[in-house]
Amino acid sequence: MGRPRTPLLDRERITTTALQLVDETGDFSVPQIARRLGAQTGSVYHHVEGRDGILELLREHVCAAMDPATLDVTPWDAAVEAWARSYRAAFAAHPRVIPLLMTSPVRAPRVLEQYERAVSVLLAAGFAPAEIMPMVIALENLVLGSALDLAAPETMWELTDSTPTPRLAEALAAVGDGRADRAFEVGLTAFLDHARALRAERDR
Amino acid sequence: MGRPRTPLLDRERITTTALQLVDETGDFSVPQIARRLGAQTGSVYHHVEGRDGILELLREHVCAAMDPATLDVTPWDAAVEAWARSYRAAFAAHPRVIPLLMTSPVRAPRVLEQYERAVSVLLAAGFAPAEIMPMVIALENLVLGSALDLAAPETMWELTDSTPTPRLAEALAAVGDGRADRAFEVGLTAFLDHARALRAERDR
DNA sequence: GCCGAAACCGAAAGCCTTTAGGTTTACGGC
DNA sequence: GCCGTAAACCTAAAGGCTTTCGGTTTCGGC
Repeated sequence: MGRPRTPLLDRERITTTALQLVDETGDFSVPQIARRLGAQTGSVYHHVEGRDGILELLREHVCAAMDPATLDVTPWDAAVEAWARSYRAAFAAHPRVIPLLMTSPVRAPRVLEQYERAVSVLLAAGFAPAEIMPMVIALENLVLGSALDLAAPETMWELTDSTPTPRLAEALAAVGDGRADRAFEVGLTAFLDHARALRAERDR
Repeated sequence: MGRPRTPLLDRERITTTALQLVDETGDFSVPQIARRLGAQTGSVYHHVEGRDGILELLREHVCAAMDPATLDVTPWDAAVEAWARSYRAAFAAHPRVIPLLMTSPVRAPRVLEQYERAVSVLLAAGFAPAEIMPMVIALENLVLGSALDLAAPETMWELTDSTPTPRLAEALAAVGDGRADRAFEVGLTAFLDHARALRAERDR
């Protein structure tokens, strides 16, 4: 006991272990992390601000995979599209963290920065300040919602014999795998078309 | 002790108490429900299939507020719009249940029925079976995502001085309250326009 | 060489979910 | 009216979780 000669824990190891657990089981707990790293539960609290602190570390870690350069693309609609795809790809790699993050406020500086730049792009494109947040939020719902679908198994709708749903079953069978991806494409295309139309209307 | 002269618990009382707790605190626990109803924790398990059973009861209860008649409206796009609004209104009344339900499969017959009918409407409208689920999922993401925003407090983005985000702050200030509602309108309009365009393209 | 800070252990409080067995009440058949 | 069975509740307990606190050992700067 006492201080070990080589440290067992640090923020990075805690983060990656938590992410492993979430990828595997859809959740994590502090004791689980400690066991995987060969330490006691309490020791983790010396490196991290409680369970919520680990959540915020997870957000930063996942969002680090986003490509900030996407927002430099021109014109503005290409930038928004590239950003949305980059955003989704980052969370698609770890879809099961989404439910854990969706209810807690975003504090991670790197993420806030990206939102700042996304707002800037839309402002520069000529949208009114008051219509920008609804657009950003709609886009975020689209990205996170469809990334979340990747985590949902085949059986998101548990069809039972007691309530026959033949057409739902047919539609599910017809789309097969990749339904989450197609839902994203549908939503993204719809969003971009709508945004471009709004923008064009403003010029008239 | 022993069986009480008038029952303390039943599925309905358990459901409404759980919903109260979720509305107030964003979560519920079995002991909390039992305390509010003047019973012991274990007794709840005689009426309900564990915590997950209560979750499914909550889904049914909330979805019961949806208006099934919306899907009888003609034409198809008006039906889809009315359904989406009814769907959102039901969850907007209890937005904090959404995170609890989003990861568990839908078993509630009444909900499955509505999906069955929504699929039927889109089939009758002439969409190809393979493109229907992506549309339904995109719509569902839109509805639940924007209803979830209602539960998120003002401070969904926790702006700090350490990472300045003036334009994000400006955009947030410009939109004020009701940003979730506007995001829903943006997304819904975009979705409907896109769906109508898809449909028209098919006729050409 | 010393001393404070860092890193871990051990233990504990207080919450949660779920199960199991015991006790009292209600009800239907005779 | 009587009796057995099922329903509804209680008590108790196992096992997990989050978080805090004090103790012990090691490291690094002076």
